[in-house]
Amino acid sequence: MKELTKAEEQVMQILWELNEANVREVVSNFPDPKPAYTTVATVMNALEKKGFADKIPAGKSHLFAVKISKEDYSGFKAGTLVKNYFNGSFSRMASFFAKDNKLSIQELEEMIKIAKEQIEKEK
Amino acid sequence: MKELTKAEEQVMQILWELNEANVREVVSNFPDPKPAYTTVATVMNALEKKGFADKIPAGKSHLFAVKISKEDYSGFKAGTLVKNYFNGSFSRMASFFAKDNKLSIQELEEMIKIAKEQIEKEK
DNA sequence: AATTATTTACTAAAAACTTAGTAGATCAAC
DNA sequence: GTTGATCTACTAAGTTTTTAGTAAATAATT
Repeated sequence: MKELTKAEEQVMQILWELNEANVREVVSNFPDPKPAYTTVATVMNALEKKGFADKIPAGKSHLFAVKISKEDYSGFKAGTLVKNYFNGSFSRMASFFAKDNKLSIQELEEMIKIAKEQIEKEK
Repeated sequence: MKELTKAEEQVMQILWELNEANVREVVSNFPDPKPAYTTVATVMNALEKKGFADKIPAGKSHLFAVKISKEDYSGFKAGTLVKNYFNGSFSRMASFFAKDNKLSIQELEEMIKIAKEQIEKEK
């Protein structure tokens, strides 16, 4: 999977929200100050070329449809992070987050629940 | 905290290993094909300017010493990832990792232990 | 002391990324 | 059917990042 650049990532975050959209819709979902229409169009064409979106003719314009889900890209990014910064160990990252009260009791309990469920499943 | 570029990150990974090193040492720790000495020197100067390393005169050359630890930068990166890709919820990321047997039983048990200890501490 | 090797500062070309304009096509409205 | 609005393809300027060379300084070697 290819990496997204900063500009591409911003557009993808919007596209992931909308699932599919044309250039105008993406622009209008940008916070102010909004970039130029053609700027967004250029980025979106790059996204198609990189395989992150499909470009579908729709009437006068084109519809860009998410092709790589946010979940898939999230997994890719998280995997890279764990690999490069936590020795490939997720629990090492968990331990890092747990320290300094970065996680609420609720989050911690949620984590325990998830882990226990998964252990059951793997049995 | 500033972001590291790709090239800067590569150098920092080596510097984090060595804790402190001169340009020559960093170059020799690169996998083949090694970049040119001056290339690495340029990047390392940028790292000093960005505050990731201190540049200390040492005999004929300079020693670059880690100034922002791998742990600090890891936390920064992990925080950004959770914020942008997991709705700010670490347990959401944990759940993602747990799925599809991405984590070993050992990792899962380790996670439970960490979470339980932290809950105790926060009581 | 002269030669060779090492290091740095400075410079710069090449590549990648960002931003947006212009021209031309298409469609809607009058 | 001419005018105005919308959209795309193409182009390109500006910026950042990457890569590395050259010249000068310093140290080591003969």
